[in-house]
Amino acid sequence: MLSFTEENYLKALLHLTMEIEDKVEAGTNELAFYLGVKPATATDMLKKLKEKKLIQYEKYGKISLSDTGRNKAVEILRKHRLWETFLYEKLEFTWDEVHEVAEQLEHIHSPKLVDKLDKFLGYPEVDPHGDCIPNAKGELKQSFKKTLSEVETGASCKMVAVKDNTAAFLQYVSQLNLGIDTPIKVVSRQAYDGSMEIMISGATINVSQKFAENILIV
Amino acid sequence: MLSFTEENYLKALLHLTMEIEDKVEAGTNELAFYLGVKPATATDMLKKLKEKKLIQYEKYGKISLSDTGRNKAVEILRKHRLWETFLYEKLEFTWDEVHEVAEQLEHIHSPKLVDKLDKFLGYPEVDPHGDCIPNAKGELKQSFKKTLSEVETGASCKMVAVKDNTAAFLQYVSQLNLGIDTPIKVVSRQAYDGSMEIMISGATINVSQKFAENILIV
DNA sequence: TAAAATTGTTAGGTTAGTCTAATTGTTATA
DNA sequence: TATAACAATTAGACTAACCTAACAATTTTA
Repeated sequence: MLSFTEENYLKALLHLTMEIEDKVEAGTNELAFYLGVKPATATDMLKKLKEKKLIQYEKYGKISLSDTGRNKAVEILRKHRLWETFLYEKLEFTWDEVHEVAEQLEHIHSPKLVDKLDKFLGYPEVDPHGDCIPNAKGELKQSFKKTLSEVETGASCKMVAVKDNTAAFLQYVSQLNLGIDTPIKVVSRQAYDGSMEIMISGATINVSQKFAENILIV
Repeated sequence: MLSFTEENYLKALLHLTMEIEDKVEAGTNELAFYLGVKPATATDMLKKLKEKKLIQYEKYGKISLSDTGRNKAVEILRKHRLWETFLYEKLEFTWDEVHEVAEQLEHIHSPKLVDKLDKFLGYPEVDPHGDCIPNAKGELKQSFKKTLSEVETGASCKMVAVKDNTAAFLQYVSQLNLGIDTPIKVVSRQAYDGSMEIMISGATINVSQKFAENILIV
């Protein structure tokens, strides 16, 4: 049985290696920063996770999930996204509120609970943020999405998900009347700082490059 | 913010003091046995809970919950019973499966979650075991329990607690494979000395009246 | 390619929650 | 009421997860 902390390390590794296509490794500092701990702490845990055969790792080397480790991590991701869906669809939580509570709920362990919840929700395929929910077999449709910042000037697209899940970001997104499936047109760009003018349901607004890098589109 | 462990101690104290009418105090050994830890461990935690003003307690004395402590404990009980109801009514769990999962879910902290869950379930008053669910104000209808000796011959019940907390008695109870939530059927009685035959998970055994008077049931 | 910057590890310390063994209070009983 | 039985506490140790400070390895860059 894994501890909450061990689960969080595995989840972090999955996240870090899923972010970019073909990326399968992460570094100690990167992992530590993501989890909000010191690198020394991460090193200790990495030894433990290696001991348990959940990761591949050599001293001073890069880290990657083993098959077992990846399966565990995907299972946690599945729980996280199912709970988010539950909170959003059944309990009237808003978009930006679900993540924090799901961070706690994802650690409840009961295989029956997960399956029954999945059934109760009608076997959803995506969570409220547009991210794919891994199925009961642990299969996760990997969709490497482009970000708004990669869209050509003049082109149109549709928001499908967000990369950043912090409440601050999500609230900003909501404020702009942006949500899953909202059409976006890139009107113009500033070469100076990468900021861009975008059109959302008729209104033109200006957003930073940082913002655009966290909006995933199709 | 209380840790899971601190919450479990408060919940245990509420349980122990709710068991019997007018009982408001518990002992260190009793508490430790209930939680499955050693008395020394309980002593450490009692100091901490006293420091935080969650209990009334003096060295070598009895323990009782402070108002704050009781409120916290009732809130946990509320969450526990609401989750049990959710699992039973919405996710098709059986009555004997809900407890274990609710033990985990009761520690999720999000006031909004509790209120929304309560609303989603239609503000239920009792959980799947027939126990009262405290309302949002923390009001709990007290129901006092009967002893095994009061159960009619032929009837079935479920052990919910013990009245006697001596090691000898508790060891005897364990030996019989009796524990919290164990179903018991009263098969027959001797008018001569009040001893009774009871059935526990298929096996029929004979117990004295004294024994039966110390098993609390529902 | 040597020095500087970065990345990662080790050593030693802290806290929460647990344990065992020894000891001290309290209660019951002979 | 003295003592045996029981209940509770203290002392000292362990593990998991974290920290800081010092050091070692690797990578970058001048």
